Amino acid sequence: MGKITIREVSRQYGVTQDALRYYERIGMIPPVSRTAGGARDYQDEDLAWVELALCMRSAGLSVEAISEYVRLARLGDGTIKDRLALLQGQREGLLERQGQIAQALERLNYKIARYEDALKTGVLNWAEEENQQ
Amino acid sequence: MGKITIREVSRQYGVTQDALRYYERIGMIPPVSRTAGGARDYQDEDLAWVELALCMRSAGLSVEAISEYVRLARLGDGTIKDRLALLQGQREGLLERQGQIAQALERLNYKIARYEDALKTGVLNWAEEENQQ
DNA sequence: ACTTGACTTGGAGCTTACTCCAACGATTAT
DNA sequence: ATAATCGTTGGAGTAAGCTCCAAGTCAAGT
Repeated sequence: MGKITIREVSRQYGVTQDALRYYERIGMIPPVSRTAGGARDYQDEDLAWVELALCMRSAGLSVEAISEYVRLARLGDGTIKDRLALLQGQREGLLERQGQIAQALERLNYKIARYEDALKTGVLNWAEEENQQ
Repeated sequence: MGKITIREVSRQYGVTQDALRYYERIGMIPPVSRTAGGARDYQDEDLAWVELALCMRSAGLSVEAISEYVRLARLGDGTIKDRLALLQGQREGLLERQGQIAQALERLNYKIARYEDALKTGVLNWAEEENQQ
């Protein structure tokens, strides 16, 4: 039978086994299915939770926020409003984050262009602290 | 005379005085100008560094990366190539980050729309683990 | 039966980025 | 002059998010 071990999940998603166990322990993903012997055997549903958690984590959501969402989801339909509020709050955070990254990228691009020019022409025609805007 | 204290900088940029001192101590900003008595008195140049550091930090650059850039900048023109490489590397990181956030936002928006619909219609017509894509 | 290898838990340890003192020095207000 | 206020440093403490063990269990191969 096609048992999906923690090793395979770790390899496939590029996350350590320790991290996967940690995520489960703190509730960032719900309890994973087990074999008779007690070893984790990830089902599609478990993998979906792992994927969701990793996606949100990589975007910068806190472990706490994701855990809270999972906790609410496991409580059932009565928590829809709470979940919606949580997700909206997290979206706000991501949008803000997005703006901050865009700003930093603008600045980085400006500096990079300057440095590239300096290397090409061999001329440094600006002061170090020159930060546009 | 218009002395700019750490208190004012803290207030203006929304960062604690402790953090400002910390940033200076570890070299994320160069040493700040001082009064005769030894108190910090931020000049325009100092403020430009503070602003740059905060912008980059808020986008997620590590304290170490910013410190390294500042260290190189203080070493003078011989470090242009290194600085360019550093900035390009950091830009790569930010672009990746941007993509991850975009992905998470897509997913969040999808879920949010579903929840809003469920609240409006009073009908839950999807499974919890339904994660599109 | 026994070694090998992958898995388990619980808990300690580590890294990053601050944050919070304590003890002291300098400026300002009375 | 002296108290209050604001600043200083050095170092310890904290929170988040893993990461790394140790000690044990389980399943497969010889």
